[in-house]
Amino acid sequence: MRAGRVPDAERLFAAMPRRSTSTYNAMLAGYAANAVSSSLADARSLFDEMPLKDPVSYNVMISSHANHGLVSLARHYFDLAPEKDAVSWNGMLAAYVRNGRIQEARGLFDSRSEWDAISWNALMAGYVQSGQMAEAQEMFNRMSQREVVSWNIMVSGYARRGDMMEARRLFDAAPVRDVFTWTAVVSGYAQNGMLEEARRVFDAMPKKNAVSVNRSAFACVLSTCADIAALECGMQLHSRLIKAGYGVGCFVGNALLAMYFKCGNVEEAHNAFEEMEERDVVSWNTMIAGYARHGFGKQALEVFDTMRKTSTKPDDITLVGVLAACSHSGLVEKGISYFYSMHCDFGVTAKPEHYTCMIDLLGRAGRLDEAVNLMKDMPFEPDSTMWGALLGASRIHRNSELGRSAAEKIFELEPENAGMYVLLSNIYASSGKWSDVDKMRVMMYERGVKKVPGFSWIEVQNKVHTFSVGDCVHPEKEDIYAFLEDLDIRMKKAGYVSATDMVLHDVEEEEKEHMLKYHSEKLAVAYGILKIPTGRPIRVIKNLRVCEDCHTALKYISSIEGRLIILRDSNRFHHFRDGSCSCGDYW
DNA sequence: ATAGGGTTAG
Repeated sequence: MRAGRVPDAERLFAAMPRRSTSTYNAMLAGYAANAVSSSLADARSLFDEMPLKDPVSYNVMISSHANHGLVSLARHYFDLAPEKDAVSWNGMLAAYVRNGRIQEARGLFDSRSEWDAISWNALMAGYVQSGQMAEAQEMFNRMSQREVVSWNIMVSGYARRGDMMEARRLFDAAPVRDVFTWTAVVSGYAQNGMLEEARRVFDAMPKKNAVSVNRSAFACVLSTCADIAALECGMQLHSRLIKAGYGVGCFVGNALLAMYFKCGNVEEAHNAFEEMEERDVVSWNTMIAGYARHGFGKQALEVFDTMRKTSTKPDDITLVGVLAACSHSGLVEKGISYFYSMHCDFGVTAKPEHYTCMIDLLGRAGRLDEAVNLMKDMPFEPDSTMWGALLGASRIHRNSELGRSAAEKIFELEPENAGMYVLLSNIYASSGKWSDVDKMRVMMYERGVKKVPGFSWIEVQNKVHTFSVGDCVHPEKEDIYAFLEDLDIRMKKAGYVSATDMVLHDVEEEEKEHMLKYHSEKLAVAYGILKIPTGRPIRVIKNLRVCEDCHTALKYISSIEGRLIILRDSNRFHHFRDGSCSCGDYW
């Protein structure tokens, strides 16, 4: 029975003249699948009036209470069960693990010895989720019967904490790989900024793996498409999903929404949301945050208003999205008001993430003093993302003193963060402080920080074209460069002046201009204009933040060529249309 | 009809 169809099932159930234990069990599970916790109470009363209970009846009660965070009640039914099968024991183990109670899970595990592979995997996954990789690895080493799931838990565990060396080593060592093993590695590379490697592995995935067999596999591959912005592949999966006859429920539906947003297709995300049969808090959060990341603050807040009319309660993540939306659309007062009333209105206590949004919001509006004061007064130590928000604001509002102190804090917290050195260099360069720019370069060299090379890519007819700064390897480079030269003349006629101050080096004017012209995002966009039919948007992905000069240039290009250009950089989305950008020139 | 991998934000 599908969740949300409880009333229908209830009517059928009531009309039945005779009910077997399995019928009762099905009805119990139906109640349990419902997100509303009052139906758990219905499940409990039905359980009490059942004439004959079998192990499944108890197991359903254990897992459904565990899924709603009611661990003690899960334990109650576990203790009540007269005979416990493997599912009962594993269900109770999962009840602890899924609610973050890893110590109690371990206690249960150590209390007996007849555990199977599922039990081992559950506990291993619990250790991975709580960041205890050493414990997970220790269990993995001791395991006698490793399954593909066991390998997957370890591969995705290492990938998630950024240890791609170890993740890749295990991936290569695995005797069997399935779609989850492949996607774990691809997502790992993507989320650690190694987009090229991610794409390489994704393309190397055997086709039979890409053809998903169940809902979770669909969700998983869709999320990988999102990570590497493989829109064409994501759309194919969408239609295959429909053909496979799966209704678009929450899990896979949410992955679909996220895929469309992260691939830059806001319209399809909206359509998919409208078509969903069920929506949970994650669905709403994905929509709000998705619109916000694209700079569509108004739409994000509209979704939030609609959400408030439903029975789904906003959570802390919802409010991160709402504050980000206010920030990105300049609704400063509205954001401040949500921030101070969210505890009272929604029971959400301000976490560091919310403060980061507020520092960003105030900083963006040029209220740097207030941002600094908020950071001083908050009940947490500032982290590097907060200083990062302040650094971004300092750059936009050309406050190099504040920028310098923010950057110094970030260097203390994250000495390896190459992006910060570049950002600070840019701030110095824009105020002509070339000796400071040199110092940054020396610092990076001395500390062994490697500048990540910038590159961009674009999908044209299901094929990916990658460009790097001053690219000379693309087979159609002659056409691209000729087009850019011509475009440059037309842009200058329209009033474009290249912002030479954003280049890292102290070089002659002419040379600076030359270097800027060949940034990877410009090359990719130029190629898109040449290859993608008029009327269709040009979607480009960049692994770093877009530079200021390219941002200005793309605004001109969008209006001169009459094209919609959608750029995903490492931070957010930019929609260039008719000479302006959805980010409102703040990023 | 019940147990292990999967979805959102920063």
